[in-house]
Amino acid sequence: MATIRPTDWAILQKSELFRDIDPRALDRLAARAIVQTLPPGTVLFAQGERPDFLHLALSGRIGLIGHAEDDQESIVEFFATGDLFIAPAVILDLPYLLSARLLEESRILAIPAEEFRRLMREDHGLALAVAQELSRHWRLLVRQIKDLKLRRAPQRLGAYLLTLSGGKTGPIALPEERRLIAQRLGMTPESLSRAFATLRDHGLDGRGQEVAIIDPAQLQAFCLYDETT
Amino acid sequence: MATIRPTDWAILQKSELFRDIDPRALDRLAARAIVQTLPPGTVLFAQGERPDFLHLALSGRIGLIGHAEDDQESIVEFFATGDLFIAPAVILDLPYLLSARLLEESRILAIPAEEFRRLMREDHGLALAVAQELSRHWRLLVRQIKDLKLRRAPQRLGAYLLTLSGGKTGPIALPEERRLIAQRLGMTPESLSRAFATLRDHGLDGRGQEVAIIDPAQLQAFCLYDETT
DNA sequence: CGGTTGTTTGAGGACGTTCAAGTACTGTGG
DNA sequence: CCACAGTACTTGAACGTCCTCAAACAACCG
Repeated sequence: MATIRPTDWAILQKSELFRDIDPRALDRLAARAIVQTLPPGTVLFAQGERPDFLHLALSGRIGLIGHAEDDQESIVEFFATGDLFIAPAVILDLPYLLSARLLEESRILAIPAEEFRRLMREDHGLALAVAQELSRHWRLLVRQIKDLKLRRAPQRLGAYLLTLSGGKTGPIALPEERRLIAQRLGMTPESLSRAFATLRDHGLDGRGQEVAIIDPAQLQAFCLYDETT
Repeated sequence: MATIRPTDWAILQKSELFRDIDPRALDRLAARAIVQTLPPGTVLFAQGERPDFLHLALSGRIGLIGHAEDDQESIVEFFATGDLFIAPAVILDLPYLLSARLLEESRILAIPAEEFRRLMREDHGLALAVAQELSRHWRLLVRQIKDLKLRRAPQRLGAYLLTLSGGKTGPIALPEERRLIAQRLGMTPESLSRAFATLRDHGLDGRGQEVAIIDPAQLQAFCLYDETT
């Protein structure tokens, strides 16, 4: 448990979510919030639990993980600095459909769930911002579903790299270990490796940590990639 | 183009979205909205287009369809009476990621996009309701992603039928043609047919239009199904 | 009654997984 | 600085799942 630092405030005020909120409301919220720096591997909450807090990443990287009963698991999305995660469970006061695990040491803001719901009811700006934030997340998820249903493994990887790079030529810093990227893309690490190999014939270069897009147009053509795909 | 009928009003006032809205705001909104009864096959909007209207189903059934560039397509979700669809594109004023096509004759309410955005900014109750509606949709999508990544075809079908039935024993009315259900579940009609055949050994009965759950517990065990899975 | 459309069944093949081995990278202690 | 362990990544072979293609069957509708 710790207090909010000036650098934390900067992130909050800059975040999409709290930018238009009434400053006094933000003050009150901050007074009840908890900030913690937590080690990698920490599970913020687990699938099936009731939400006690709304979490927001002030730094670090977090993985949202879905579990099956046979202890298989899969990463649904990565989140990083400034991201708010799994607001829906908190808003609806329903059990989490996903678990959240820190992928590296992260600074986490935790807002009591009931407090957040009350603030949403009282502050119109916050309710609006939440609707917009959820809209963005909705689009992320829809993209992923289309990806899973309409693309094969190498094309999924290519599309993922193209969105990471913003369409530019040049080296790409992979945000995570390949093992985790494979899970996010819905394939095994072995398949990911083979997918990289396949893409070497289609405008991508590199193996290991160093990856670079040589020919974005060729890669886009191969992946059937466009803005709304 | 037509006016809103009393039966339409009943649906609107009962819907999650407009239940808590200021009545005068709803009046103004209704004054600018268009209601149309449209034949099956009608495309309300296509992937990539800019949203001009927010659509709400007053009756009928609608499929949300994702397209790949090689004219493959896949159904992401079905919607029916009372559902609001693809609010995120309207809220963010960004191109649609999906197309909407009527699966049967449907009565559609269309609210001008700019009007809806303005109303959200002015009416706190509406903004709140939208956040909650988006939260519910978010959970639908997350469930589907977990389904696609963690379950094989027969288990996906079983889980789908279990949610349709609410866990009860007895006959189930399939909401759509099998071809469409197959697309929603991310498989071919042939695979769907084989998945039904597989489930006949695991607590499900029937072929063709008549399907019934014989032994929910057995089916749940086979599908690794639970509330948060 | 034939035509059309939707569903089932079969055979073969592509894609991706699993299992197993080999290679490259990273950090630690000698 | 190097040897070494531990981990990540790659590669290969065998297998399983699901798709494709093709045909048979069923249901619906004129």
